[in-house]
Amino acid sequence: MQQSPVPPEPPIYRRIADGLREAILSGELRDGDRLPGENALMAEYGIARATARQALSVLINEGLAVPRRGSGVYVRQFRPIRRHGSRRLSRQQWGRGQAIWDSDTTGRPYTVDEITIDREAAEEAVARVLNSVEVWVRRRRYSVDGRPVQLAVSHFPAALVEDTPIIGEDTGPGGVYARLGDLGHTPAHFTEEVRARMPHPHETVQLDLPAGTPVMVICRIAYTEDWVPVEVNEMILDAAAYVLHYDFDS
Amino acid sequence: MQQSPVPPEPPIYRRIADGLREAILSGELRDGDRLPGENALMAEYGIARATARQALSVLINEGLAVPRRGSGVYVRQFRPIRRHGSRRLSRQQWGRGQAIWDSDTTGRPYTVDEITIDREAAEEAVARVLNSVEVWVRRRRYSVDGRPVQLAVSHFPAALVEDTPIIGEDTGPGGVYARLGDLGHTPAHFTEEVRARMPHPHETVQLDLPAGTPVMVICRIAYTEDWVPVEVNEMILDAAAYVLHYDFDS
DNA sequence: ATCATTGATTTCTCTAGAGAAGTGGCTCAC
DNA sequence: GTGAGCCACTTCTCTAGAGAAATCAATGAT
Repeated sequence: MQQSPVPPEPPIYRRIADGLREAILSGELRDGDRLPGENALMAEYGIARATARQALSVLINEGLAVPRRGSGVYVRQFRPIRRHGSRRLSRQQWGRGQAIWDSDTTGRPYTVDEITIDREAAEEAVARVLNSVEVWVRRRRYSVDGRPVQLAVSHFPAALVEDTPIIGEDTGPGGVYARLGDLGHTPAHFTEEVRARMPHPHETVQLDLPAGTPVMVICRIAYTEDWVPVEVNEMILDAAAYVLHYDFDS
Repeated sequence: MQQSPVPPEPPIYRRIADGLREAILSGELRDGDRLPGENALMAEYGIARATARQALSVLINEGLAVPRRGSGVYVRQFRPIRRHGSRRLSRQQWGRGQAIWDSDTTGRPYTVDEITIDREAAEEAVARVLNSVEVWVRRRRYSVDGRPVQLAVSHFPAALVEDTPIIGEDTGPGGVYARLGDLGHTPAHFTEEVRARMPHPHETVQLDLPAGTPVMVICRIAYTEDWVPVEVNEMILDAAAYVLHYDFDS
């Protein structure tokens, strides 16, 4: 009997967190519901305040709950925006594809809250891709329903866009891509690289993210028909707000 | 002087975390380096153990550091695998008898650790997409360099794959998609939906994820040339291990 | 009716201390 | 040398308590 296969039961704070998570995932507690706070857990389980906090912090760091100071801890809600990578440029056939995750396809309006446009020296990676040391940079923040959901930083080769509407705040109908077309550099090919990670502090601030929310990082490069790179666009998305959608044929 | 714009300085634990984060992101502390532990922080800043732990937990939950019990807290490393969305599934790949994943790992070999194949009643969303109440389900776990990096669950309409190699462990050269081709249901169109979130507990266990690592969830639907859905594949990826790559034309 | 104040409730920050449990290096016996 | 045992060090779990700061509802004065 050397090795009793004792499954060492998890610590209290974890058992409490597991119970609450179960209640959330099963739908017993729903979007926006209040869950038992520090005091309630202390009383119910006879534990110290720090232990109760630890249990709650598990759920908060998992993105399942959001604390509101002075008020309570609430179940987090998730109603994503669907972002189509290739939909807009593809043929009708994609219309037949079905979606797994529900989301508002009804185009909720975007607003641009903040925008800055500057001429800068390109970071190394951007300079390499664009073959240009000097770039114009458009930084902007997008909001939906008054909530910030995306940061975007677009880089253009300086020589290409100098003295064009692309370096103005209002780029006119069709946006930047239409203006690139006016210049004879219509984007025709795109590559997107997608990663996910926890946000950096400035991203947390700018997107007003609660703890436990990852961000998706999309780096898109736009090329002309002749594979001349004309834009590098890095986007930071609130992962709780988005579902990315890509279509392709074999 | 009604409103002194006092920027209330952040709490101690946060200032400490900010300092350490800076050291990590600037490269002063590098992959695998050990960072000052609880005792060191207590001594250096004259704080209580719980406060030192709180500072470290910030970095751990951000995925920047990994604790090793009894040893210390270390800088987390990030060396992603490139996963090619569209090019990967081109017919040349699996049409020639190559497994899909060969093009993924650029040299690094992947292995399938665990696999189960069962006939089940389909979940509601899957049943809706596949138009089939009964499905065969292939669940598997992939590892690279001995580390688990992905869980995948494929669903096939039961009527379609009954008594075929698709419900066997070894699906032969070209994998499942080549076998679907043998049946006259060659996959031709794909849609992928991508989300990111914090992992559920069983995902944390199966992928051996440290705290602070999000997962990417990819739901792929494969259709034949005539838009008959033949597979729903839900993949859970360790976000720290992957970069997704998509190409498309306008 | 409206506005200011108060007070109860809640989360947040931090102190001080203790024992459990895992790691890793060292010494000692063989 | 090699393995066993020991020991210092580390993170992990938890207790008990206190004051700060934000929220929210109710009360009271205007």
